[in-house]
Amino acid sequence: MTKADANRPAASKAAAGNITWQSIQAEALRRIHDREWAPGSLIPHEEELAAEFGCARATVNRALRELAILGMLERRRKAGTRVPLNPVRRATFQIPVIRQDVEAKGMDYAYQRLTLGTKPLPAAIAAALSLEPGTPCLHVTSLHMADGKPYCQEDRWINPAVEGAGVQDFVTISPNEWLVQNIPFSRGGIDFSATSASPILADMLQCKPGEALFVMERTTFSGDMPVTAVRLTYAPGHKVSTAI
Amino acid sequence: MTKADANRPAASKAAAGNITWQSIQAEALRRIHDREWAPGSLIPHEEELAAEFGCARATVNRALRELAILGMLERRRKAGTRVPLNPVRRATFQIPVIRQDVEAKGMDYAYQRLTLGTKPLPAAIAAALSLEPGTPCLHVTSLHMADGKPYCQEDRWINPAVEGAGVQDFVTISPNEWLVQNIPFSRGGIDFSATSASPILADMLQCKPGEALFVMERTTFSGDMPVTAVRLTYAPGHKVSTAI
DNA sequence: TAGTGGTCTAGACCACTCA
DNA sequence: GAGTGGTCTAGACCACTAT
Repeated sequence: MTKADANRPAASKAAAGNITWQSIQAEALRRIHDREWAPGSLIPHEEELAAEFGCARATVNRALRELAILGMLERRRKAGTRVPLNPVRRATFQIPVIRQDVEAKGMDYAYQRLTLGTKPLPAAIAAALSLEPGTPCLHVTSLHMADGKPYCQEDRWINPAVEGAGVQDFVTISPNEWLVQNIPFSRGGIDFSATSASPILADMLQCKPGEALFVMERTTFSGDMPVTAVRLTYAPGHKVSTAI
Repeated sequence: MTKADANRPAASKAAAGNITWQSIQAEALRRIHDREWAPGSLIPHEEELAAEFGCARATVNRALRELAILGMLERRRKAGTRVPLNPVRRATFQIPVIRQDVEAKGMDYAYQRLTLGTKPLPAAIAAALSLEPGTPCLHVTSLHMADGKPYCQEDRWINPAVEGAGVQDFVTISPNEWLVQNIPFSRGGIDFSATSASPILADMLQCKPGEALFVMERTTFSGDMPVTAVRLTYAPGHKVSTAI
């Protein structure tokens, strides 16, 4: 009976009385929902809960730790675990390669490079990348198409120090995809915003000038090295969805 | 030597040779970055890594499990752990109460209810909430202000079955805040998009008609019960930021 | 200073899946 | 059928912080 029943159905079958960290998490969520654990109040210690559920403290710990990461609990040593009064929920969303994004929607993907050149880096982008303004950088603009219609316009600056970038012409492979495959697993920031279509953008995205467009801007670093800054401007109607 | 050295500096001091799951994770990330573990290739088993790092398998497991959640590794039983070729990265962002959002930016928050009434639910929103179209629902519109200027307009439908919602006039507390405090920890979906300012919105947000505005739409459920659908339209220039 | 969460270990069993 | 990840246990030490 000591150690004979690990690895229960694990959230697949909601079977009888098996104790998994998922089941403890679910029960904790229920108590929070039902206000058995009221907002602002402390909940029992891990040890207490472990005794109640008849499991090891580590199992309780894992269940509650994940809830804390999601913002549904606040944990502090010595202070205990509390249900926050004003929970700051966290949601996650996926950042796919554009081609996969399009194909996942069941549409045909196509890509078209527009311009390629080396230009001095504009100040705003230099700041975001921690590079000197005016540094010569690769500048690529391109268009991603879905079912033959414009899907999103890509305006990208690439640090020329990025290995292999200088010899790419980005005609057959988009900088988006090339970078993901060659400089993967980078860190950076993402901003979402809205912008009005300039005449030039409107022409590229086949929409009306002034129309509201969804914009995603990313800066990317590989370790400490700035890699790229990109601005993706989507055709009208684009949405980014996530679940919480 | 058996069990004498748990709980190392734990990512605070990057001390000498202590083994923590963070240090293993960092080393794994380095190997991925430096392509010692190449995209598409298998990495060593947990047991092997545990032997290499001189720690328990569980410690390796925790380090790699988190990387898998972040999309930097793909793990499958029997198949092993692989560096994905086309990583689908995941980012998380926070969803604060609007008041906190404003105050976090160092601005003064104010709130103003605009309209309150009970109306039949429009079809689009009914569908999102899994309610019958035409169901009488609370409809509240309000305006959130930052430093005296419009920050975001809130257009919200509330399921009348939500306890206590019917007796609220939402004059002193915004539905946003009231719901967070009274129906916390709910599930739902979030959409980000862009829209052009209608004349009415432009008037409320003190911007030009047609200007591009950032929109966040959320649907919220508490357990199985639909709670609310809200559309937040932000004044021009709003950004949602996150790090990856 | 004492209480609480954070983490590690060593061992074990199981679920999943590839071959 | 066999190999790999997923999880649980029981015990332990430590870091952090409220008091």
